[in-house]
Amino acid sequence: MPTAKNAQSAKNAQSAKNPKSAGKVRSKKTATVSASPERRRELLNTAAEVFAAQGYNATTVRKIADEAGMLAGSLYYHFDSKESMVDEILSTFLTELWDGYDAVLAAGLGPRETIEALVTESFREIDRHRAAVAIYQKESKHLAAQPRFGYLTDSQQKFEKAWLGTLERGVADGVFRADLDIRLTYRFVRDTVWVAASWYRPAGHHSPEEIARQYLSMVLDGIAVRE
Amino acid sequence: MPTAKNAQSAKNAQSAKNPKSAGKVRSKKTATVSASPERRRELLNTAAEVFAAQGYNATTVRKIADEAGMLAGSLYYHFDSKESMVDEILSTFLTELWDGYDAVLAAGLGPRETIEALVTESFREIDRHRAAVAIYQKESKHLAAQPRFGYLTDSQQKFEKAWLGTLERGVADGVFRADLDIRLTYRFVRDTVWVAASWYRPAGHHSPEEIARQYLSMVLDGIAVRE
DNA sequence: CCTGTTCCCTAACAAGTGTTTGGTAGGTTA
DNA sequence: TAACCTACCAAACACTTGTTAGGGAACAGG
Repeated sequence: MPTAKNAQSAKNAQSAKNPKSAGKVRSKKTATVSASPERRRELLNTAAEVFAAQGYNATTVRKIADEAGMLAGSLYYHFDSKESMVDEILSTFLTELWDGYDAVLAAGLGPRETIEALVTESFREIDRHRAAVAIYQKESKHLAAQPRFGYLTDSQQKFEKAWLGTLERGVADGVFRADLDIRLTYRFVRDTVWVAASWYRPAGHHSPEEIARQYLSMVLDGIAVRE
Repeated sequence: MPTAKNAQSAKNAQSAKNPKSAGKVRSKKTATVSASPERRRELLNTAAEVFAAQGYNATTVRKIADEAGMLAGSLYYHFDSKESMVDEILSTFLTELWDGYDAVLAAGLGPRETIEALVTESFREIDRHRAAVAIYQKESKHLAAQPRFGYLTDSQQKFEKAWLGTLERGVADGVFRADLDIRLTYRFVRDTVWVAASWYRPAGHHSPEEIARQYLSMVLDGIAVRE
């Protein structure tokens, strides 16, 4: 009897699954909803670390439990499946990401300033959600195939619309080069930013803002010396 | 260092393998080496496609066999493990990659021309080994932990030496900017090139050379309009 | 004391995993 | 014809996987 249908309906319309609304409401069956959202977040963090390090499919639920100092079955007191763990990790990350992005996009900046703000915000998110970003990078393609993770595809389209639109606006305004394939430029900028999550370590001697500054300098002005 | 021959002989030499096969004396008549290398390459191609699409761990040996129109056990006439399949895929790719890279590095070009040639060569390799590159991107980090895939680490170090060295030479020669963190620049260039394998499709309307040209234009001169 | 809740453990299950063993149809060679 | 080789199938084996059921220790409030 495969259960785990409940988590799906809750986040269908990207309704943020904030830990504050955990305890109550019609609890009906479900269960697996911890009373302490703190422990839940703690476990999700270790799960995210293992997922990011080993890959989702290569990560066994026993490994996560081991890392958390408990046994495999005990995890199911807090979560109702391995899938729901990665689901919550990714949806939490995307919710926060779009909080930041929407604020930038609503600020009414020019194209170049918007790109700069988006890149900076992206590196801040990488700093805060390194593991989640790494998981997103590696697994979103497979996961998006399942209807449960449809919000990944939605997010990706919204993402493309925001970035590509800003780039097009910049070309129209004459601040970005018009001799480049705009789609290629979009993928170029997008990838250069997000793959950084694969090597970024928060303990490094570069702050997210400093990395963003240098990346923007390279993307906007190039690495060659001007004559 | 990593050659296809290496991968093969290595598996006979250190045939320690997993402690799974308990009890039995491992007479191991070897075999599993097909007489027709054509069929072998054919199967490796379909395996690479599935690995690239689903991820290595998520790919079952039954799925590969299914895609090849045969049963799971039949694959073991050609290969002696799932691991050896991905091994051969990656080592073959890296061998060809370094054939190209070494030729470029031996040409005695200037820093800028070397970078241009390396980027162009990289996109040609992505064109030829799209699946292998995608697998390398996703799985090399986990696989490199196993001693069998030590050549992945070797290759990565050689890679860094070649690219970073060229960039440093360019800074010394005054053709690349000196105000950037050189390691950051290296990761920037490296990542921008190789993540392209995640979206590149050989049927696309851009040739590898054309993509390389535009990428180089962006990396070297930036996407902003000069005033 | 009893009762209930929280959080974990023990122990198992069924499905799926990579892999092995033995067999066999069809072609080639002697 | 008989022996042989290639390339596959059929069926299992040993093990791992995510998941579940039941129980129990610790602690709370009454």
